[in-house]
Parts: sequence; C-alpha cells; structure tokens
Amino acid sequence: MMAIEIPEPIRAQCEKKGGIKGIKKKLPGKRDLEKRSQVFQALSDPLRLNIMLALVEQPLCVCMVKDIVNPKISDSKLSYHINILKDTGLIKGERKASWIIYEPTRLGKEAVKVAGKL
Amino acid sequence: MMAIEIPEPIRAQCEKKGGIKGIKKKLPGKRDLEKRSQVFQALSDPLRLNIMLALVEQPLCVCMVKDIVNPKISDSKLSYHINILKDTGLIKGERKASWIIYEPTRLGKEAVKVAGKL
DNA sequence: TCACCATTTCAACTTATTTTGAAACAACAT
DNA sequence: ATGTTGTTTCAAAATAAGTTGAAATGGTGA
Repeated sequence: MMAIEIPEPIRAQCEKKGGIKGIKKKLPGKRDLEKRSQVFQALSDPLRLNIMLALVEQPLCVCMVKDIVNPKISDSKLSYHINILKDTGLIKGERKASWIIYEPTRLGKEAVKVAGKL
Repeated sequence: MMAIEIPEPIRAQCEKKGGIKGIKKKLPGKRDLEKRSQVFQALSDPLRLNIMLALVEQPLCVCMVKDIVNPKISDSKLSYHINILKDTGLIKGERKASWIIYEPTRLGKEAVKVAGKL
C-alpha cells in the first residue's frame, strides 16, 4: 500500500480543477467530438487543403481548380475530394451555366484561417 | 468555337489576381501542405481530439488520461493514439518517477485553441 | 435531335489507419 | 531478486480512405 499514487504536484493541480470529474465535465460530448474531428479529417489531405486554399483566394469551377492544383489528376479523383469538402460543409457549389462554381462556406473560411496559424 | 469559356465574372476576378498563375503562386508548396495536413490528420480522430482537450486543461499521466477519456479502452490503443499526437509534435511527455506526464506543446495549444472556433 | 463539355457516380482495386491481444520494458517497492 | 504497476512495442486482423477507369448525368449550342 502506498500513500502517493500519482505525482503529487499533478494530483494537487488536478484536485483544484475538481479532479478527474472536473476535467471530464469540461470536455465535449461524443457528438461534438465527432463533428469537430470530421472537419480536421476533411483538411487532413494535402490535396484537399490545397483546394481549400485556392477557393479562399477565389471561387472557381472544377476545371479551374484542376488547372491550379494539378492538371494531371483525374476528374473523378478531383470530384471525390471536392465532395468530401462539400459534405463536411467547408465549401458549397452553385451551378452557373455549364459550370459549377465552388466557394468556401463561413466554416470553410474559418478553418483555413486557422490552418494558417499552424 | 466559343468566345466565353468560363463564367465572365469569375474570369474577370481571376485575371485581377494574376490568373491561374497568380493564384498558384499564393499556394504553399508540397512540403508545406503535407506538414500542415498532418496536424489536421492528428486531430481527425475524436479520441485524439479529446485527449488533446484534456491535456490542455491539465498535464496528465497516461493512466489519468485513460480514466478521463474512457476507462475501458485498452492501454495499447491509448498508447497508439498518444504516440500519434507525440510524433506530430502536438504533445510531449516527461518521465516523473513511475509515470510519464504528457502535456501539449506550443503547437498543440495553438491547434486546440483553433479547434474551439470550429 | 445530336454531339459536346463539365462534372459526377460506380464498383473494383490499392493503400493507409485502427484495433486487438500478447509480450516486452522500465521504475519502484518488498 | 521478485512482484507490481505504468507504459510501450509488435504483428495480425479488421476497418476506413483513396485511386482508377469506365459509364452516367445534365446543361449547351448547332
């Protein structure tokens, strides 16, 4: 049997915050964690991050995005990634004649702004 | 043959920014994109995000992290995720007697602060 | 109508990430 | 030394994400 089970300074700091329970209470719930980590997930691919950065500069149709990020990638690949950004709510697209113009949502702009700080 | 190949307002805006070339120039290089997206990748898992949030509240040893995020997960699983956060440079660990106390790095704190805005 | 262009969808495939359980390591107490 | 606790490592299995090429959709102009 031991008196001290964890390092004393840590235990003391921890108690001041209401102990394990106190810290637990400050953390988001399951839903919230999933939602937020999904945004990170969407930006966790270099190509998608690049697409976001381009769209923040300027709303663009898919074919221009392609020209900018890499003229050699396949259309289906590009579409796949754009779709992830759209489903996550980071961008939205609007049809203009033959083209679909994508631009960042408010969330998308926030996220990219944030990316610049890392 | 057509005169207009892309929506006029977009083309005009785009020209003002130096066209495709101009936008391209503003985007980060491959290395930079990879580095940044990796940070997002690390935070793209709800468990890891939760661990980060807990550590920002209070530096903790692994066993306390476990108590907080989910007492039922296996040690190896927890270790795997902690390791990803460490390798990405979001947290650092220091041995104190029997325990290893983890705490967020400067980058880790920044990243979490940012997470709160999404 | 037809051919054409931009974009998306689909299913098969490849690759990357996560989970598991057992074993190893490290520090400490007896 | 031995046993105990905290933590990591490893390889195998399970799951998820990304890529590919072909086919489909939907708008446009002849």
